[in-house]
Amino acid sequence: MKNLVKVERARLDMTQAELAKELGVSRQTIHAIEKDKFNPSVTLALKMGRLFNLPVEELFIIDEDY
Amino acid sequence: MKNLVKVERARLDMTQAELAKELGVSRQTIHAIEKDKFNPSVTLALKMGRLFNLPVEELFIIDEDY
DNA sequence: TCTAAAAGTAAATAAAACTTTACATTTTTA
DNA sequence: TAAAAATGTAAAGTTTTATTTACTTTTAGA
Repeated sequence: MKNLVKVERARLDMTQAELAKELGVSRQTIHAIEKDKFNPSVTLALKMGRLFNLPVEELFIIDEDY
Repeated sequence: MKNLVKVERARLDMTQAELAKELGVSRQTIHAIEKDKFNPSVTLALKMGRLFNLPVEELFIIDEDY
């Protein structure tokens, strides 16, 4: 699982803290997602997709190996 | 959060157990998702979307109230 | 209508997401 | 270049997802 959160956040010129607040999660959660430390809930993914104006499928890409 | 998993599963004429096996989770996980008992990971949502040939945004719908 | 498969429910457990706090390092800007 | 802001890291704790087992109820088929 890779994702485009860091890139899309940069496009919106937001800090991790600002994005976290906007999405209602902690800054560490944003950090962990950007670093592929975990696999967010579909709800958080949907909120991100909406904010970034991107389908979840483009924001989060499952690795081929499964 | 509501979702169309039960409906889409019916369209594919699959049992909960078959869907669970296909997705690599337990039957109880499918049951809990269909009953809105929890909020699956984005990975599981993406796998479901792919199987059902539906975007995650159509398969899982966030309630207005948030 | 009897039986078997499927779905519902529930409880104990494991695993992972997410929070909070705290501090170090890097980057930005005054 | 010093200070401030942003990011990285890490650990302990909480909450929620997911598993496993087991049993009950509902649905479908012979």
